[in-house]
Amino acid sequence: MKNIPSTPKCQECITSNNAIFAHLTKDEIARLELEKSCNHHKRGTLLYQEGNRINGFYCINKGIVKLYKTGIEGKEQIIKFAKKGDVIGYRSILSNEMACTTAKIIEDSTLCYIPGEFLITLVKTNTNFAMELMQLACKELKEANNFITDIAQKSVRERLAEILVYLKEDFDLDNDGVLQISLTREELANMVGTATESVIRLLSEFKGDKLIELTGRKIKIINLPGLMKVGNVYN
Amino acid sequence: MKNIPSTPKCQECITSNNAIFAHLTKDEIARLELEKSCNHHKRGTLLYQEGNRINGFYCINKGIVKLYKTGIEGKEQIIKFAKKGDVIGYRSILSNEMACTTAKIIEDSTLCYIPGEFLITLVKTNTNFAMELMQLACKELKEANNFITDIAQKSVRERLAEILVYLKEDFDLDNDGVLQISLTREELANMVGTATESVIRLLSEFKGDKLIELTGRKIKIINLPGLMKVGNVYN
DNA sequence: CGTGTGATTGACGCCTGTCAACGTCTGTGG
DNA sequence: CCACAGACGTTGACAGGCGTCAATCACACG
Repeated sequence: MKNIPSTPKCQECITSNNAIFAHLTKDEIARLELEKSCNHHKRGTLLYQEGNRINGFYCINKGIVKLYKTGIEGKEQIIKFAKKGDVIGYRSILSNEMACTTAKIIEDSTLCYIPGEFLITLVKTNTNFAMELMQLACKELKEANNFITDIAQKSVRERLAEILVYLKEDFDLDNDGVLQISLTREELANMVGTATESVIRLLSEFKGDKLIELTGRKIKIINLPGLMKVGNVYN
Repeated sequence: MKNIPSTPKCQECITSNNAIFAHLTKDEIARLELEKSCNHHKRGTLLYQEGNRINGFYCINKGIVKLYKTGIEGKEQIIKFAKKGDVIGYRSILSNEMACTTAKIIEDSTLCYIPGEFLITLVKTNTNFAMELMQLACKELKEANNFITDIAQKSVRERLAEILVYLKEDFDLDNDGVLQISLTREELANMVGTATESVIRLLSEFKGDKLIELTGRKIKIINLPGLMKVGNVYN
């Protein structure tokens, strides 16, 4: 973690990526610029750990952060991959609780750190911002409930197909149709809630069914409707 | 659903059950009294359904409400049992979205209905209330994430034991040590995310292991530490 | 070139879902 | 008061999905 010369401007983030700060006044944005500190983080870095106190939250300008909980015998359950425009860690600040997930950089990132007190100040002085933040929490809550239903009712095969569809929506494909997020088989397994070997076997089946193509960690999606059907995804 | 003569006073709820309205001013409470309408609901009634718009939220004065999502082939996944002091439906109001769960009365209930506009008004005019509500959403989010981890990593046996422990915490035991919530085996299965038959078999095993006693739907907990151990519950 | 991490494949078996049959209880209507 | 329907609970048989263990391969890195 090192301070960088080219700190991103908040206003740019707000207009391009980020919804949460959309309703700040000019003054508040100026204040935000002063309060925040922006850093690069290398792949593999732990931002914060489950059970530790954090005193601020992060706004992702670039890169990917993996949020996970540690379950029985150290097995990780991935809650979400956060990307450009996402804010993470705000829950702990608002609730004044320890972090309930661990945040690990899985793709070199540029993150802005904003002190918790300033978040509280914003919530208390700008009701539009408070609404926006509340809606974010509610959105995550809705998604969590959907995930609970899926994980409780769907087979591993269905869940894996579904996750691939969601990853495609969240991280999109490059020009070759390859998922723009590079995950180990183990990470895929830790999202789906299964064993690494099962993911490997199922991916290879999907490949046999001409739904995807595999080259190392690159996953090329060649039949999205087919994947959605296998995963019982209806949007 | 019928209007009742003895509408509960908000102030009583606030002092005894309910955290969410704790920071309202006297004036706001008076306004709340005017805005709300209170009704009895019989067991089996549907309050609202997943996918429908709701224009207000409910505050539970008495009774139990089951919140569930409907998954593949109509199988229900229970998200939560709401009881005295809980508020439900606020997420849809804040996000201005359709309900993402169905709410069904499973124990005769007294509920206060509060129009959505008033919730928004409160959020926008009372920042303490906004904070409180945000913390509620964050709390539910944390619990949802914990549930995801459990359901993804634990066996059905562990999950069932865990659910019994949680039900004990939430609904407590009567003088005979019996869980104060009466659920069908199917409802237990729909919480745990398994088949009804599996619940029956496992409950009967727990009985054999002297963890619980069974009399119809009554579940008497006779070895809580044992249950916690089986469920890998550490608090 | 050795070491370590991740990917793959095969063998094996248990947990758990499914199907089917039957028992139990409750409320309703005759 | 009895018969019946319908919902719920229970038990058994069975198969297969998926987790676990172990061995091997592939690849990157110091």
